[in-house]
Amino acid sequence: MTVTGEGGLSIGTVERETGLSKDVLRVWERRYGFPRPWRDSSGDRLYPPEQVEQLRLVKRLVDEGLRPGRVVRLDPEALRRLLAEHVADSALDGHDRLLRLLHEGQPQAMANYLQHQLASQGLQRFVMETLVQANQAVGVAWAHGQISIFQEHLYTEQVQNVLRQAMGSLPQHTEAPRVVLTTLPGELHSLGLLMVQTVLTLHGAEVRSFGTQMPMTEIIAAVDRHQADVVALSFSAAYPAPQAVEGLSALRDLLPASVALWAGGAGLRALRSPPERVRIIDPLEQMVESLKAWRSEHKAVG
Amino acid sequence: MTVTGEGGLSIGTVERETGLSKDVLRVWERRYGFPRPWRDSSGDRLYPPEQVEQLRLVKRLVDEGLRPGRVVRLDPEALRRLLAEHVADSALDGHDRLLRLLHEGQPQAMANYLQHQLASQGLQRFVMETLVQANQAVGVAWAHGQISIFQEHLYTEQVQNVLRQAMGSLPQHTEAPRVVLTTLPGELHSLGLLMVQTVLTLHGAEVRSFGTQMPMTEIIAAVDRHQADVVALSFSAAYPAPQAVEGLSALRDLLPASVALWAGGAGLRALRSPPERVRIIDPLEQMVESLKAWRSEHKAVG
DNA sequence: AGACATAATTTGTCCTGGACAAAATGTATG
DNA sequence: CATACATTTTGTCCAGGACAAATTATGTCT
Repeated sequence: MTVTGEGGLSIGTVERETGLSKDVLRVWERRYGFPRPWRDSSGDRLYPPEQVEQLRLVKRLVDEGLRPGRVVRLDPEALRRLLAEHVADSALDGHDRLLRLLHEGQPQAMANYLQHQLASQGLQRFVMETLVQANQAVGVAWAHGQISIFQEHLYTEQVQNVLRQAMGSLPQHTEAPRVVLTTLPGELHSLGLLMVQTVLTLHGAEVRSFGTQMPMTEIIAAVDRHQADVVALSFSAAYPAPQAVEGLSALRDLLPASVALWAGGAGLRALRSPPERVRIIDPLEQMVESLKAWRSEHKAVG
Repeated sequence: MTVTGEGGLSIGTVERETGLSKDVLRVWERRYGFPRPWRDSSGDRLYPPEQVEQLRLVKRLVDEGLRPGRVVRLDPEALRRLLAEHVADSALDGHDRLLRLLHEGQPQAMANYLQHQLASQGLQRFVMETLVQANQAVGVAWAHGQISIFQEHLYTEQVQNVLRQAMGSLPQHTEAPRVVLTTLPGELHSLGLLMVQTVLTLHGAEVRSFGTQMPMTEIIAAVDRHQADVVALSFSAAYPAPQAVEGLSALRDLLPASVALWAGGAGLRALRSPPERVRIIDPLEQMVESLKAWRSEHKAVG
């Protein structure tokens, strides 16, 4: 079975560690000559940790939009140089404090900082402006290689704590519409979800959040059981756009016509042709408009 | 690329939806004759939704310990019957209330119920007893087919809210040891993590939680950066035991000898031979003992 | 009979090398 | 300068074989 022995990682482990599928790992090796894993006694690939690290760099660049053929063969140094160049430098100003705390690894101080921002700005502005910008700043810093994955994880945890705590002390409206909120399988970024939940709850909608990674049939079942009016899905930048389109149109076909389908997040930004009868909500502000629109459309009926 | 068209799902989509790898899907088809997907115009498999649903049932049974060869060919009815029989009925008593609320789909009522339990029992007992039992009850109900995935998701969300909120109002000790808390890639169950975090924080340890799915090299980096004394990993029942062993020993090799490695969770229960120099913490209560043991071992030095 | 070593079976993962369609890029034409 | 068409790039999928770890069955010895 899967073995990760003697200083090398099996292809399955590398798939989990890097997020690159086995097929991609093999086809890159075949086409570009990298990665170039060792083989164990029975011919199975064994990836040395350095190559796994390098694969992570390549993945960053590919996620940034560069083409694999151009970057796979490069050495780590060149990769890092590219990474530093090829990323928008904007918008990490004003978050020096946050990034410094992140870099120093002070979760408690970060939580305090976030709490302070929240208190001084109010929940709405905190989510719509501060967090949106902070997320971007963290993303950019990560693309620059200034912070690593574990620091991003730490950031996510702190924000999650702050948001969930803030939502706990929100008045419990139960106005229409009732929104089922989740992500499709493969999408495990939960921050966007929480931010949407906060905004919707602030505006009196009845949100039922199911966390990340709901199989489509389960979404259908949940909509039915909860008598939902709207399904809202979140897609992070890491989610492949074609997969998102595919998922959305499949879901649209399965959902009752009376149920609205909203989709948002950075993963849909570079979308050429959004599926029919799916509302794309790109800046978070549009969420409020969509809510208003839905309500005025359903006023006569309700 | 991946296509999920005309009422059938591509093999990649089914992999994401069911958690069964492409290899497993193909080899089951070859060996047992099920699933039996259609083919699209270019020969690619197209799985009808019913078969995907049936695959989910099979997966439940396999996760329960039954052998694939015995259950893959069975029809849905037989599968459900098996599911009802072959699962320990214990321990869903005392949580009728919770399960009923879950079944009725009343997240707010669930949150209230949990909050009430928490208030009347205190955080420690709430986590160690109520939540442990409730988790089990939910798991069993799920295995029985009494609740579906989306309801389990809903439960997780509510518990998460309650716990994160409760932890926010905890005194902020900074005693040793400093514990890095996370899961390996592939393990995305976050409840166990939160419960451990709560217990450790309650006992004055300095927890740095990184959420789920940290690549191993990132764990190493985090330990180094945070000057951690202990790495604690959580494994849910869904995590393949061999993979856990593999991950633990690989990590043990990469970690400095001075850093302790603790592992717990249902995923390690059926473990034949735990790796060397890894502390297995099975009932959550042992966490407290481990903490005490660590402290007395390091008293002289500190 | 029961413990234990050994053989047979089951099962998940990995292999190669080919194929194809969607996306991205380049090129010609209005 | 935009739009239609050709070309390249790239991710995913296929077949069918192989193997080792895990599990179960079988035989042997005490």
